Amino acid sequence: MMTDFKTIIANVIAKVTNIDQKEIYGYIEIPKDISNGDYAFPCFKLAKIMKKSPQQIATEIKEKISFEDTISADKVTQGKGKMPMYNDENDSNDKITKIDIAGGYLNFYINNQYMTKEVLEKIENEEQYGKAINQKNKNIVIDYSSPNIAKPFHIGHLKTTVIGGALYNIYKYLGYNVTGVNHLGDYGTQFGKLIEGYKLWGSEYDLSEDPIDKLADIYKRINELCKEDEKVLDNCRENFKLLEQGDEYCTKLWQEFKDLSIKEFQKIYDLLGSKFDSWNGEAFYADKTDEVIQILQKTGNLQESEGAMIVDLSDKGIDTPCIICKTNGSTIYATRDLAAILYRSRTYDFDKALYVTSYEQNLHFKQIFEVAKLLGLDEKYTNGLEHVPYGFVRLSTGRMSTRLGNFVKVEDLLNDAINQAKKIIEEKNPNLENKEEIAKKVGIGAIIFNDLATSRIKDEIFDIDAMLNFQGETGPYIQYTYVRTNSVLEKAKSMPKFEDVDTDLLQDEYSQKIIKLIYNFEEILNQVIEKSEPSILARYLIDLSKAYSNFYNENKIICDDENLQNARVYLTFATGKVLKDGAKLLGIQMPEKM
RNA sequence: GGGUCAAUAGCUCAGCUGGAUAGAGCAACGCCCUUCUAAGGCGUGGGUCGGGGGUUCGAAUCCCUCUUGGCUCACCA
Repeated sequence: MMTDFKTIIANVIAKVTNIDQKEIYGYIEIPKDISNGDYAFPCFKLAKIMKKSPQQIATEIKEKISFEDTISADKVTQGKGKMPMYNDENDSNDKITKIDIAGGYLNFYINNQYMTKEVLEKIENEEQYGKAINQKNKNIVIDYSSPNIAKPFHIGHLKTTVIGGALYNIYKYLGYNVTGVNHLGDYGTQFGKLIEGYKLWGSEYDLSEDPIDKLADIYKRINELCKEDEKVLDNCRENFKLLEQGDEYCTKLWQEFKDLSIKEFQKIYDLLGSKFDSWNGEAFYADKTDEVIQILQKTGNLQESEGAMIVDLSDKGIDTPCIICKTNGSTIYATRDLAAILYRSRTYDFDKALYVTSYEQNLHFKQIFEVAKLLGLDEKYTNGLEHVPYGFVRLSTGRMSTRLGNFVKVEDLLNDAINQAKKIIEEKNPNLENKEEIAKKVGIGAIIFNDLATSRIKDEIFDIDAMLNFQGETGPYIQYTYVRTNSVLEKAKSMPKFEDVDTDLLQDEYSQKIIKLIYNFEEILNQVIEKSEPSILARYLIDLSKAYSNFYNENKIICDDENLQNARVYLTFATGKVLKDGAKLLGIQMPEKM
């Protein structure tokens, strides 16, 4: 773990004010403007309690701290060499160099030398930068991607795949035990519909080529027919019931649709680099729903209503009851999701189970998480359930819909992006080797980044031109910055050892900006999992890229001064490493050249 | 109508559990490649943080209300 400067400062202030350390810690903030120091303690809240002006309080705290002589700039270790060991975490000597008072704020300046050494030494010593070691026993299940069988993999499914994948990588990186589940939508009335459509028009289609497109077409047609004729819809529901009962004809068709679909999906997953530990979809839980029904019945939570079996949740503040069995006796997705919770708690003993889906399912998860509490599970499991909703991708013409047939396929989008990357390579770097492979990394990187860069809850209007613009805050920008670091290292020929780095030479504002960002990496990853928000990491990588681009532009790295070159080359190496590791966590591959 | 999420520069967004002059990118315009990859850097213009109340020493951030938009409200998933 990195030295936690915030805690050190909180301890110091707590000691001289006799206020709870945790409370102080909560007040400490990081100033936007670095000229106000590295950390700041606003004294306004204390002003009321102590009945003194904030400035007065700030002055008193500063004097006390100085009086106790816990701060000393003289002890700063200068120059080259290994970092001294500090055993006492509360020891603020050598870690804080200056305290200023500015308008009711107490501004703390930390020892840049100390931080620089710590950050750079860690880069040399750790295979994976910022990796925690204390989460070995925590189990995480992430349910993501989960596309519907026999439907095209369109850009609406991209977000869950990419967000879930990023969370998967980050949890794993931090040492958690992670299981990625692709909870395939391979069950339900939609298959009754598809089977009905196939019965009617199957002979018109040749499924040996582009099967998904054809199934999608059948699905679209049967939906239109269902709208016109209620009886057709009844037939569809009946087909699903037959499927559920193991009817041979229906099962055979279903299996065929499923096999064809997975083959198609796998193409996309290969491009995106998505991996799953389990492909147990809804159908897997079809024979496990009885237990759910029995438990709910036994505990008196199941009741009949309008011919269906439901769990009433009105006393939990949810007006809509959760349907467990339909009027015709067949189960519903909620029943299977509940069976999945039972199964996953037993199989994976999860501490957290995440569900990455669009926010249209908010109510559904609210319901089943509530019903899950009635299944007699340990609180550990019911508390660990977490829905991770994300916003819609809509076309400029409106919402995408498989039923209506207006959607953009992920495969087409990825190919567009790869072609765009190829075009730019031909323009900028026509002699590049492995153009194909690099275009793939850049094009796909751009698309992945686009889906991860903004808060996941916000809707997005699909804009192909914006996605294919590889300038500014984009995936290719991060890749380009990495390629630059690589290029510098190549030119430098030799990589200095940490011992040979004079950190005095990295005290300029551009170098320090980078050092501080790298110092924050660990914290950023923790924020990502705390909020299930990969965009925090995406933004961070942009910030780091910007900081390096500034540094690169302002400084000549390869130069006559050997010590200076060593220091700057080492910082370049450190930046590249964090950029590459960070991008990999988002699912973005780094080209070495582009 | 109930629930819920959102609204910040022309466009797309960031802004941590309230804090010091509201920040980026795109687009526009002007600079910077005989020097480590210009997919880059620097600069200029652009804002009543949807409206109105309230809490607070302090509000884009918290509370109330209104407006607009999304999603959702029992046998689809």
